[in-house]
Amino acid sequence: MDKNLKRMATMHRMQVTGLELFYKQGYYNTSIDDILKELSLSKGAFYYHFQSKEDFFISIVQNLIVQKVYSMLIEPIEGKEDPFRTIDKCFENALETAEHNEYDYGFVLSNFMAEFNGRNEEISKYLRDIYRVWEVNLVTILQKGKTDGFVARHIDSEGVATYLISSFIGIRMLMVEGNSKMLSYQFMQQLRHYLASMVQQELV
Amino acid sequence: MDKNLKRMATMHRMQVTGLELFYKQGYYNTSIDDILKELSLSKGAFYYHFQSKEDFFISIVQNLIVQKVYSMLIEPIEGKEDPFRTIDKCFENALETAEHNEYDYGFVLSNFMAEFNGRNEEISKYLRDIYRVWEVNLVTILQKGKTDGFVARHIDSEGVATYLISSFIGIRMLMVEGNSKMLSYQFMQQLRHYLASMVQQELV
DNA sequence: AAAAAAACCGACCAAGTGGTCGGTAAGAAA
DNA sequence: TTTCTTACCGACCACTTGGTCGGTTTTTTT
Repeated sequence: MDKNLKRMATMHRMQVTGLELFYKQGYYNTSIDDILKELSLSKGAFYYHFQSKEDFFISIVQNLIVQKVYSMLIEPIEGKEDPFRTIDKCFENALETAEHNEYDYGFVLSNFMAEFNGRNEEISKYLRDIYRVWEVNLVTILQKGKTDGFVARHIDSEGVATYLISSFIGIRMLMVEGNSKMLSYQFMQQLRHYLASMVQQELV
Repeated sequence: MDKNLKRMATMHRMQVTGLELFYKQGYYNTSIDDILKELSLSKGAFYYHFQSKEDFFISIVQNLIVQKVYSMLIEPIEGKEDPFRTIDKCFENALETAEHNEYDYGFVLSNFMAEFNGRNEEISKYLRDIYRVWEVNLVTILQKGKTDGFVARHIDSEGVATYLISSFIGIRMLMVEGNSKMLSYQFMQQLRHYLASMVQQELV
């Protein structure tokens, strides 16, 4: 933690409100004034703390978005025993949280990835890094699952991780369109079906 | 086809260029002037043909995007025999096309869904409609596949359709980040694995 | 309490934004 | 050829955008 308390407090408030609005309205569709109005702060305050809108957003990615993804999707999986049970629980929990969020606009990471893909390489890079950590994390637990006898040895951990991430990104996108309860239920059923097809069969 | 040839030609040119830029840069990040500059046309021409930017975009959805999704994802599946083979081929073809597209910015439908979700209900509605047709289409072929003995009877067609769409949306998003060849290969392997687990077993 | 540094204010700027409107080419109808 | 309609032009408008800067308040240091 930095010592500079007031500074950090104001910056943090701006970042929190910034993420809220960027998430809700999109980056390009949200102006700095929108954020400042919400906080009753001035342009001067903003540009005292941040160099530009882009710099501001990157700080949000590194401070808030990273943390969100970690606590929701990465930490719940790290170092656990049974990969499939763990992934099942983690995804279920993530979907349930989204489902009960009245103001759900989708998966933070993929929303911004969609908005910046091919348009802002700098920001894309930071977002991509987060997704990579997630992927590595999944691959790790799957590999460990093989040696621990949970996961069939012939499966391709990287491929499974890719498929899991893909399906998660997609379902979160669909859920925003409404009917999220039904969708997440259907999704979890199929996910279980998919995972079940990869458990290590008992040696007879 | 409308008779008004010149009218239709100009409108069409605007729509094509519009979709190109909206797809590449995003809707909110693309100005009407951007499009007009590309075509050496004036504001007057634009507002002679379209009422507003939103009206313009909706016409693009209804004319171009619908058609793109249909020809790539819906028609190749309609009325075919073996559902899993058909879906496999269709997805593989779609991914391959994307993979070889140097200027790939992701899945048109889901990109715009992400951009407008919760921000423009009008436009979201039209996009949602397309996705619904796709879903119904998948469910239909799966159900037919049951009676034809291709698909295990116990599976939930709606659930499978949702899962397929989710994973497709997700993988297309990931592919933009690069390494698309490897990603689409991994994806297809897992898709096949998933589909294979649902084939109707031979009655002994 | 005085001085210095940190935090914040808000008027201002140039460069856009979506959209309007009176006018003008060009092709079809008379 | 004249008339009329369709298609298009581009200056203009009100408003918003990201960003600057000289100045003021608040906090910390001395």
